[in-house]
Formats: sequence, structure tokens, C-alpha cells
Amino acid sequence: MPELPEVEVLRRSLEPRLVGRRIRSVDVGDLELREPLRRQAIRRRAQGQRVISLRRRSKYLLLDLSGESTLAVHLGMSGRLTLAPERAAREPHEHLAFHLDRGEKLRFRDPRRFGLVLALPTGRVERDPHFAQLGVEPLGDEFSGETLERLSAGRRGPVKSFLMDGRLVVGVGNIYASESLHRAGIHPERSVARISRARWDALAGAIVEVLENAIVEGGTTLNDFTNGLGEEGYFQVSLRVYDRAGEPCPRCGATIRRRVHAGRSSYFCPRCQR
DNA sequence: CGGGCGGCCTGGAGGC
DNA sequence: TGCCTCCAGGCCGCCC
Repeated sequence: MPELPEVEVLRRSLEPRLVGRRIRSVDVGDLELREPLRRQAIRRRAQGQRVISLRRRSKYLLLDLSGESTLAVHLGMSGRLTLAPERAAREPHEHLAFHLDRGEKLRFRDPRRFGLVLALPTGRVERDPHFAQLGVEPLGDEFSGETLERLSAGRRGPVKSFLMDGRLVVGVGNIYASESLHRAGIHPERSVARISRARWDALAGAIVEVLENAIVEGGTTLNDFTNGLGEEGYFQVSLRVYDRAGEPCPRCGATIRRRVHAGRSSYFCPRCQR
């Protein structure tokens, strides 16, 4: 579900509804997520605090709270964070509920439980092991073809794996890696050692364009992504290759192919991507 | 050391 | 209708 655009869409949808609100109490279920939930830390850091700001780092949504605490939420593959009326019934796979003032709650649902909810001291987020190794933000000021070329120096593997390595570049997952490579005209299996500076520039531009467009369109809802208010995105209609095997390439008309690399499906146009 | 793969989970889709 | 297999947006650890 969630790559950078979806998490950013979630952040923007929740920000005006959460900033300034007080968390009165927290309910945490019995099942564990990708890691065991640190229930005491979550309750101790969240209860009674106000939401000061919402940030995003990589695919984590960060809720900065009063009391120098930050909640970090990662949606994994199937997580959803949504606002609901306080009286709404608990849903299947609802693992946490943050009860707010004004009769609302913020709930975290995650059927597959690949997600995470962490409570950290605000000043230590960057040093936490979940964050310390994260790479460059593709929508940050310093991101360019030069960045990609520098990060690829001395490496050899396929460019798609390179793009999806969160220690190098964050936020680009399986959908947006395929889409960016198609827009830049680069085959997903091309070795990073064989990409020219001009192509790195094209790829950086394609990544920024695809991510920004996806954010404007509310993210990609293939199955169940929604923003914090339960609204679906519509960038799926703008996808040019992802999940379109057998369809014509919108640029050249050749048949889009699906191939598995590193255990993940890649979609590409065999004619426009070399 | 870098890259590839299996595993973690549940649910939905499609085949028979 | 039911059962089976495959597949899924992320990430980590193990293996070569």
C-alpha cells in the first residue's frame, strides 16, 4: 500500500485535524506488529499530551507530541491510520486506538501486521535504529541526478534494486520504482554501473515528478489505501506500467511485460526501456 | 561487502 | 459453493 506518496497524503490529511488535539488515552490490542509493541512506552509518552506537528521521514509518519515525545507510525503493507468518531465500534485488525478530545479517535488497523508503532523521545528519532540508516529523501532539496550517480559509485546491481534500497534513497517502493524507470526510459535490470549522467538526471527528474503527481492525486489505491479521512487516491489511473502486464505501453504501444527480480514483480516496456 | 531470497501475516482473486 | 494456489504497496536477517 504505502510508499512515500501515500504516507505524505496521510500526513497532509491528518495534519489539520490532529495538530493541537489532546490524546486522552490509548488502547493497545494483544497482537504484536512487525515487532512487539512497547505498550507501556506508548501509553506513557502519549497519554495526556497534545499533538504539536506531523512530519514524514521515509515511509514513517511522525507525530510530535508535547512532553518531548514522538509517535512513529509505519503502515507496512496493509496498515491504515484513520480518524473515527469515538463511539465507532472497534474494527477487525484494529491494534491501537488513540482517544482524542472532541469525541474522536485515531485508529491503527493492519491485517497483515507488517506495520510498526513506536514511541520515542523527539530528540532521539534520528538516532533510533529504525531511522539511523535511512537514505536521502527524494523530495528533499539535495536530491538530483548527481546524488544518484554518487550513491551508485562502486556498485553494480540492477537499478531497480538500487532505487528500492532504503539505505540509499527512501520512499521509492515497488510501484514508484517501476513507474520512474519507465518515465526515464531505463530498463529495471540495467546495472547502475552502466547508467550515464544524463540518464541519472532523467531518472531523478522522473522520480520527483512521479512522487509529486501521486501526492497531488491522493496516492495510489490499488486495494485499500485511504488517507486519514478514509478517502481513496486515484493515481492508479495514471500508472503507466505497474500492474499493466499485457497492456500497450502508453508511450510506444509495445506490450508491457512483468518479470520478477529479487522476489518482486517489475513492470516495464521492452521497447522504451533499455 | 553486496545482492538475492525466504519469511513474517492475512485476505482477495482466480482456477477448478 | 468450496477449496486450493498465488499474489500483494515493506522490511529484515540469513545466506552465498
